[in-house]
Amino acid sequence: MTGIKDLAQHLGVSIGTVSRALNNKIDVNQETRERVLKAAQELGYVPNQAGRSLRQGNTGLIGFILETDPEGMMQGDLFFIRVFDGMQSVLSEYGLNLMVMMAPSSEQSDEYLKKIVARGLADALVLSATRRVDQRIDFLSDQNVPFVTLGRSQTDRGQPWLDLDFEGVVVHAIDRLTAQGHKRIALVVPEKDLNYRTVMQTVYKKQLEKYGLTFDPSLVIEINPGENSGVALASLVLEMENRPTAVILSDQLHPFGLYRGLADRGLVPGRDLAMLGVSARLASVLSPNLTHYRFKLFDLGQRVAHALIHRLPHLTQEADPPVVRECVPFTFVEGESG
Amino acid sequence: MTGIKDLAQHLGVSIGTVSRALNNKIDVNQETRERVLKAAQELGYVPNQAGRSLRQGNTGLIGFILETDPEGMMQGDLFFIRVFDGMQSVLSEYGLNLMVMMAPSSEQSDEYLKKIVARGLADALVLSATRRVDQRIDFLSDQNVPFVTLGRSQTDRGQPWLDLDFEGVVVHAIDRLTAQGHKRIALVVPEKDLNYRTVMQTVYKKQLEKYGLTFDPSLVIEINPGENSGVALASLVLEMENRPTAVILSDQLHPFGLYRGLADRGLVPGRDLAMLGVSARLASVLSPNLTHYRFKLFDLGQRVAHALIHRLPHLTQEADPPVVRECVPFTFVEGESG
DNA sequence: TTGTACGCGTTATCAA
DNA sequence: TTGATAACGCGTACAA
Repeated sequence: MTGIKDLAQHLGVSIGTVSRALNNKIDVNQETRERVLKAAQELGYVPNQAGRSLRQGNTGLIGFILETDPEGMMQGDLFFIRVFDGMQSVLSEYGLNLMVMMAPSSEQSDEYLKKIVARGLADALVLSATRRVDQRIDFLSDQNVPFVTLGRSQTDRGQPWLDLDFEGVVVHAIDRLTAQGHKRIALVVPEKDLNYRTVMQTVYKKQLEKYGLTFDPSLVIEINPGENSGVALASLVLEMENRPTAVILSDQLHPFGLYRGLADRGLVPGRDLAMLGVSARLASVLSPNLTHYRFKLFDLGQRVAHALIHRLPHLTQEADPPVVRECVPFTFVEGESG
Repeated sequence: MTGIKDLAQHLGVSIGTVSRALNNKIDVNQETRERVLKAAQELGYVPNQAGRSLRQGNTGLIGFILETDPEGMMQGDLFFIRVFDGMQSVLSEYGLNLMVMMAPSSEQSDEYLKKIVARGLADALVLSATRRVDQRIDFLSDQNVPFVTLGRSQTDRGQPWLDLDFEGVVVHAIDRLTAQGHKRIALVVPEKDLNYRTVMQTVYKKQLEKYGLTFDPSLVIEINPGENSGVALASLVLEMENRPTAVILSDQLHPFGLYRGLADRGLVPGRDLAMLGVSARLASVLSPNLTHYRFKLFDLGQRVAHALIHRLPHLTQEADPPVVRECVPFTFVEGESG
């Protein structure tokens, strides 16, 4: 592992000169710069991150805190990797690297976050799975750590966020379903107190009112994410005393389970139960086609990255960097399921 | 952000004492140790990683190099997150953290790897998507970076690896299919020159011989991973002049696409085309049930982590640490698809 | 048992 | 334009 010292010795110049040459400082002779760059290339020199971090106080790493579900039912399996890809595509332009950290399910996730921050591992963080009231946001604000959340929260510390347009989804879904004559429309949300659950519930109620439909609490179904829950959902819905004729699903994997559950009973999505899905990757393999709302995840990742860049003053010479707060729009994909 | 200096000042002792107390050195007064630990807790002191790394030459981070497919068709969407979870569960016991790095699709992945290594970000690495001949293995060996590969390779530098028992799968699959009377059995493998492609092909040929079946190259189908390829697979297979009666699939998402493709033609998996899948999460939602080979991914992750720990001499006082090289076994899940 | 001082690799400041 | 040197936070050898 060649260090800057080796490089300097090899060239017969001082380490200061080498450092300046490599970091594009102005006050260095053109010829020496070229010699240094060439030698660095040849010897495969790459600056040690620890030394660099220690000196300049930043690491060039962006941490994404990924929380896994204790039961291993990651709602995000099909979601996050594409987002990561989008993020990295932007971060690369700024010489930054995305570092995904697995918040160990055993440890209290807030504790984990504290350690990551205090160790000074990352220059900025991305939080996901935002709760309605989210202590992590308070913590990061207090610590002055630049961060962006993927998902909104009622905990508002002026932080930038990006989110999916859940309101738009519910509005569109209920417009559509009522137009088709549905009067009993169920909404399926996660058990966990994630912020989008509240968002969807709120809009759901409002939309029902708009159409003069009475709100029935039993039609808001709280259930874990994952395909197996989707299967369970079938019995749950079909065995209700006054069962819904349509279901709005928020988890990506629920449609798969529900299709299966219906199939086992000889029922057909769309004909026997209307069904709308959200952000369902793999949706194209369902038959009959799933009517659903699609989000561009790669694009979302890119936006998250940009929002983050605005929070890193040493990278942008922006006088007054904007606080990005956006819901990314959906594409409605018409299918036969509802 | 409280540093060791603040802590020392706060307690009225020297930083040396604080450091010793925190790092469980023997030569420190019991009472002082307790005072230090208590104060550290209260002030929320966590050692800065850069300083620590620089001093002791390790970071406490394990890097997992995740390569995304240029087309965004991650074969691993459903695969890796569970593996990560398993890894972190073990690493936590050793005070290590998993750090997943996204190899940018734009950059040559070998270049990316070089940077990660030279920057000294991680104490050890995990490579995935091993190629039949894999330069990355040579590189890491030359650099003396501890690493484990997830997947075998013909590039053998004595590195530890873990892999899925693809041989076992193919052997079992062909035993089963021939017993059912199938004579034309197709094998679907990735286009990319991943090592397991070769493994499967080799065993496939051998197994055909065993049953006196002639090897037909057109029955080894090379196609990208992803659900859409699965759909394409339907036409591909069905329009062959002498079409197979059974298919062995290696990609997790292919079954979904193929089910769809068959459904569109009014065909039923198992009845019109026998079909065996590998490591298919979400398989439980397919109807008719998919016959497939299941792997315990969390468990796999744990094994990878242990294999890695053996490579970190400063953690284990093992005189002669074993080089782990294991294929993890599958569970056969009988379904109706073949 | 504790304090002092050095060095890890790098960048920044200042003097030459 | 360049070289010498301090400083970043930490752990440890050595002196007290």
